[in-house]
Amino acid sequence: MNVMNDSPRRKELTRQAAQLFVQEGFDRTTVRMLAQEMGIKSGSLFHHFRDKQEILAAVIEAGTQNALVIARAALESCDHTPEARLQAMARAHLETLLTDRNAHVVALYEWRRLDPEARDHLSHLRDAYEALWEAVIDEALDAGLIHGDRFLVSRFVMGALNWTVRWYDPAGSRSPDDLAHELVAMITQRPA
Amino acid sequence: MNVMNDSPRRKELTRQAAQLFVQEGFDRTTVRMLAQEMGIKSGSLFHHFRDKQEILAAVIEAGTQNALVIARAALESCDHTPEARLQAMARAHLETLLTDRNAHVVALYEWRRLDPEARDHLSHLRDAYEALWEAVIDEALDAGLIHGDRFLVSRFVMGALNWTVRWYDPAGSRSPDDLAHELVAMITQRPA
DNA sequence: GGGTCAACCAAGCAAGCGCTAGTGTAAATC
DNA sequence: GATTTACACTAGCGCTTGCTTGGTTGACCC
Repeated sequence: MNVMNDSPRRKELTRQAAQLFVQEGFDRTTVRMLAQEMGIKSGSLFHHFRDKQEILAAVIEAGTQNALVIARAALESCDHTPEARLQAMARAHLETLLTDRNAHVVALYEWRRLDPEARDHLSHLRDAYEALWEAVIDEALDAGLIHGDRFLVSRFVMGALNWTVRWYDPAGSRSPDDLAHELVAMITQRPA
Repeated sequence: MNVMNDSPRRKELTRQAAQLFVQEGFDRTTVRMLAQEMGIKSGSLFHHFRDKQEILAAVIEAGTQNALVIARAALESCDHTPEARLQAMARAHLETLLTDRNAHVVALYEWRRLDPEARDHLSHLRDAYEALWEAVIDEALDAGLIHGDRFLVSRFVMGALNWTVRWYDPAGSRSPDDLAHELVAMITQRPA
């Protein structure tokens, strides 16, 4: 069995697993269901992943890595004003949630199903992402663009954004850009 | 077997089930674990609940009913200014999350495990609760206390509040009242 | 003191679970 | 031409799952 490689084959299998995990939840998704979705038999699955847990970890890792890359790119290519950076982060966050929705829903809902080692490894990745947010919020606070407790503001903002996976309809009339605008307007109290 | 009674015994069993569902997740919680926590054998459990699903529904129903009662009481006993009402709702929401934490964590995380009939019934309850929120936010918008899209603002606020179950530590230095203050200040842009 | 009833129990069934063992095979590597 | 590697297969082991069955207990009631 292949342990922790990242072949294209494994990447694709991981993507398919994410979809099933969203539909059914991790615990309800059986290795037989996963295998069928992948077009192989359940035994063959363990050639690519050590066990079921490792599939979950792979799904979450892929999603978080992606979010980091997109957020960093967004911050590098936007204006250096606190407001522009705030908005760029919000839009990047929503775009990731949109394009890579399955992986993020799994990360949000199934985090607790990770075993301790995987959770430890992945929480470092997540911390790196949240650090980006906190830096941007710090700048906005220092510039007087927003006010309040640093810790609380960042939690409130992340909560508002992450909650979007529960109600946001990509096929609806609002773009991620609209949402980012509206959120920044709400907390900076400027017209949308 | 007793179907859908609400004896004190069943209430207590429901409370204990909520705790286990939070600790382990619904799918991982077996009827044998539930029975042990309740101090009975697994067979006896089906005297009180038709099946495992019904226990989940009972947990979520209890939590939502409670939230509704507390929110209505808070709205009735506070000043009638939009700001006071906004703050009363936020504090009530956080207090419910605090005092009845288990039931609400289950409602947030395990909603999708409900079967369609239970989900339909409970979503009416939830809608009633969310309607309270939207009314209060409407008043704040009309009074010019906050600005923006009615739908988006209410989703953002509920997201920020519900997300607190992920990080809020009741034993820490911040009270629900502090959090409510800070949130209202953030969206109305007045000093906390 | 016979009848009722909620509450509980021991035992176990049928189904499904994650995972393993051992094998086949086509392509890549030596 | 021989060996290795990557990927897939079949078959099934050992265990757990939600739930059922058939019966017991003790408090209360007329």
